[in-house]
Amino acid sequence: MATNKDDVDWRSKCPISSALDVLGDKWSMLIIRDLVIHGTRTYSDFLQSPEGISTNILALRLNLLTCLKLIERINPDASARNNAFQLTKSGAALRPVLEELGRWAQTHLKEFHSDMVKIRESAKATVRSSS
Amino acid sequence: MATNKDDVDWRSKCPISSALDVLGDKWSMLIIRDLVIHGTRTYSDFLQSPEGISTNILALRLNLLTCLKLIERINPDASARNNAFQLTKSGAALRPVLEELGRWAQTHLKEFHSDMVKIRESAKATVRSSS
DNA sequence: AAGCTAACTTGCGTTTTGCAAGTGTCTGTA
DNA sequence: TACAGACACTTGCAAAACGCAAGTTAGCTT
Repeated sequence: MATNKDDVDWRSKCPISSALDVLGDKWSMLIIRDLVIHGTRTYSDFLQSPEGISTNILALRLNLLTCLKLIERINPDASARNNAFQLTKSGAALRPVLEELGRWAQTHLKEFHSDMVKIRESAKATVRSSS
Repeated sequence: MATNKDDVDWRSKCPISSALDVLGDKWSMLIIRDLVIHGTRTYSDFLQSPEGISTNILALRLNLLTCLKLIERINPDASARNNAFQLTKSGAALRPVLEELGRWAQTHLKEFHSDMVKIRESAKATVRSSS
């Protein structure tokens, strides 16, 4: 997998293929998902997601997604410590893709993964008052 | 990667994660894309797509997608030879995901992949009269 | 200044991918 | 009905990606 924007291997001129050249792995979309759901997330926050990404892969993906301007640090001038990530406009524009994916999974993957959970349509990307 | 439905490693109960457990690799979505665009496709057709999937990976993915009932043979009773694949209803339901992905790539990946091609909205999934 | 902790990095074994070559079977042609 | 060629895979091996565990570094905190 590429580690910065210049190393991305664009397999063709097709937009769908190009999207997958960047996001077509097991983790990148889940990082975006976490940010769509929570708004901001620190390095350790990502590690605590139930899927269990490993630390080295997380670092690589955060770096690539940052290079591609899909995510960014909340405070670009501060140190990494407690400097959470958030979506850029480009990254936030992936929300419809995730919504379609989630909707699809709920109706078409039930048969194979019975204890999949239901998600209310359009979980809010901001702080919620109660769980 | 899993080779049949019982080997899929469901990382969590999240629908988005579950969708990616099945489709979150570099090739599965491109197989779906080819079928969304062309309607039907043989094994050799898939091999001729510009991205260049290799034969062993193609066979594995076709098998898994078939197990998951996203694709199927046109003629289930005939031999494999010239027995093309088509989308099931579940597979066809992925079209909105691909449309969103393509749309997103066109507007947000231009900067990094300048010769990406424009695709007319909603390419028809049936035979076209001319190239 | 000492310790704690968040954010990485490194090393190494395992898994997945990619390329090339091979196998088996159908199918048209003689 | 034998043969050639095409099509649909399968196999073997090298290269890349991933996953785990154990560092390392640099800000707080006291």
